[in-house]
Amino acid sequence: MDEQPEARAWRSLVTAVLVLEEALDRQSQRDGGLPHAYFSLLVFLYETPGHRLPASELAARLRHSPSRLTHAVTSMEKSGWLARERSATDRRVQIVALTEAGSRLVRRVSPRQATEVRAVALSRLSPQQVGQLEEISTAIVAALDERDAD
Amino acid sequence: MDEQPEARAWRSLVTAVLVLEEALDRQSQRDGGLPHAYFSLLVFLYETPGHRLPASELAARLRHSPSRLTHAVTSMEKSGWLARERSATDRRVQIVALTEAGSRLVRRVSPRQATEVRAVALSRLSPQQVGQLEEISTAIVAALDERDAD
DNA sequence: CGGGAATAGTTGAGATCTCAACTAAGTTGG
DNA sequence: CCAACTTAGTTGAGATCTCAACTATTCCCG
Repeated sequence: MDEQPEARAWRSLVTAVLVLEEALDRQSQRDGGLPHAYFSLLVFLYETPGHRLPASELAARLRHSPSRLTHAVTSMEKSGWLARERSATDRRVQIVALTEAGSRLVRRVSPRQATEVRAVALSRLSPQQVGQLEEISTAIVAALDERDAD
Repeated sequence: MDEQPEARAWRSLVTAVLVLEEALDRQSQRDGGLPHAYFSLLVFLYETPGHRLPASELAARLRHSPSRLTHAVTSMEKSGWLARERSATDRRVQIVALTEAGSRLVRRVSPRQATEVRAVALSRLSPQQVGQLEEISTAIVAALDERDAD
């Protein structure tokens, strides 16, 4: 039995992950009618100069598999929020571009999105803890990324 | 926009959540042939006296919706890892019980499960940060739980 | 140059998850 | 005592995600 600090921290973290995912999805679903992962994709494009990116770069930035990205893009293309453009220089490449409707969705939803779940989730943390959280999250991602590189 | 500490912490956290979920699922899938959420359910029953619990209590403890629990139980019943028993005192209640095969799976996988992803994910954290992580995670869950209570 | 390797993305099947609608069983106030 | 309400769980449809197999294009080296 290891009820060490690590085990306790681990349990809390896994629970927090679960609860957070759920809260994010619910809010995104309610505000915009799409899952959080999809909305994040739109926001990412929105913040990109030109509102467009090659699919593979988008996938890498969002840490999505190629397949996952294809399915997501296909779905959101049907919804009219983004469009595919074939690259002129490399015909393998699909450029994923935000449409005007997609931009409108981001502008409409983002202000609430940015504040609501986040504000609640972080509401009980001191400014110090917010700083700690960033460092810890970054370290976790770095550690797991490094392992994947094997 | 606000590139405040909160926004940065939030981004890191969301990324960490994504990466963690993926790592957990991959390991669980590889070691036991089932998703992390399913494996957690088996572990939870394994740690419960009698290796059985009413479905609604299981759902509450794991923070799963009734529907999600039903689907999970149905799937794992087919795999032979757990079984349903109808309660004698309240015929609405389904008792979910770990089978011998389920116990064996937990015993076989759990030692690696407990250490591998966890060890990697936490490897870059100082003992202090591990403590901070637990406090922060707990605070986040509490904050979101309280909101849900509305 | 040419053919194999790498890269980019797609596809379809199967699994899980959510949501809403539903059945069944127990509880309770008038 | 019984109709309305609550609680427990199921069901099926639809959406997303994973995984493996596949096509198309480009790169690279002998």
